[in-house]
Amino acid sequence: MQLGKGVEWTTHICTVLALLPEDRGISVDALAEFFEVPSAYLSKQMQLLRRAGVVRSVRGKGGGYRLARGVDAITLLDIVTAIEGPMPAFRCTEIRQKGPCKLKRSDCKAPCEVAAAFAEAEQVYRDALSARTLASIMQEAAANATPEHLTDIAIWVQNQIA
Amino acid sequence: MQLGKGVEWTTHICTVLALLPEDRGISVDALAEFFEVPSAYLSKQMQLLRRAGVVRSVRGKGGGYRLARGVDAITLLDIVTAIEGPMPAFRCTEIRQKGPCKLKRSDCKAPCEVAAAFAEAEQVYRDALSARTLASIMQEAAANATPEHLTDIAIWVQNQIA
DNA sequence: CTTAATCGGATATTTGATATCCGGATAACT
DNA sequence: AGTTATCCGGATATCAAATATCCGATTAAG
Repeated sequence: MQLGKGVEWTTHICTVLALLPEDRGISVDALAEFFEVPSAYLSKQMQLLRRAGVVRSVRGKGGGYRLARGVDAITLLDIVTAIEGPMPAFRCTEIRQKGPCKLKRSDCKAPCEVAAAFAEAEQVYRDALSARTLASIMQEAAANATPEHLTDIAIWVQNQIA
Repeated sequence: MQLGKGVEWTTHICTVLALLPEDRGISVDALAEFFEVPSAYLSKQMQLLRRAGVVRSVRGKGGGYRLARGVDAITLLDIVTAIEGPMPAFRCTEIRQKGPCKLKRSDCKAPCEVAAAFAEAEQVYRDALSARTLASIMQEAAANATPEHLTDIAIWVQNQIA
């Protein structure tokens, strides 16, 4: 029951991309350096984000990644689904249709009660994730951070697009 | 982001153990046969349930597993925690302390806002799981099942303790 | 034409989940 | 006392997924 590292990486990265001016991008190498994560692997994660429509990419010299929409319109669920895929955590293998007391397929019109219970809990989890936008997280972070740290990051971002 | 098969197996098994008379147990081999799952591996999962206090075991001939308490006092969270462990799904590696704009340890008294947001969502998930007892699931299952199926299972359980 | 950058496929490495086996302990039954 | 059934724990094997790297193709800027 674990989320991949890509979820942590890309969430933090999105908070950095949010500081970019419109129509500017940052390269994967720069982002990887910013958090000291492996560049080639991060590239894969960013591609997943792109396919999910969370970020956009521009190829060629001067290209890079930027957010596809505003921080108010990007939720943690968007990122988790992009990286981890849409699969539910609980995998129902229909074991009620196995063994000496197995149910017939025809008696399984209703979903397995065990699977349904887990699915409901996961839906609550997803709802909680989709209630947290990038904007809300950045607001919290800005409130907790020192002014020096915020300017450090702003300067770094400016240097990337220079 | 996946739960192990043991979660599905043991949840279903608990609903079977709930049908046992007091002070009677069912062997791992019998339970494995009931759901057509590998006996040796299931044994490991049952040991996890036992260490978590969800079930009790009796060794030796005539021994086996039974629930440690009533179905009202066993939740899905008890089972998931027993099998999957207490670790959170989101793993914070403190990448805010990495790279050219890293934070000093002394500036990290407050938890990382990203990690905190995921932790909150997971808490909501756990709350949902702990709100579902074995009793409630068995009640739903009984309401949906045919009378024949319920008696099939009851007969099988009786045969095990005969 | 060179340089910088993403894209996608192929592949390697590492980790964790899944699964098996066996010797030891324990309890019931004969 | 001995046999059988059963859980317990450690060691180990197998398999799938996460993690990580590399490279050729593509694209765009200078």
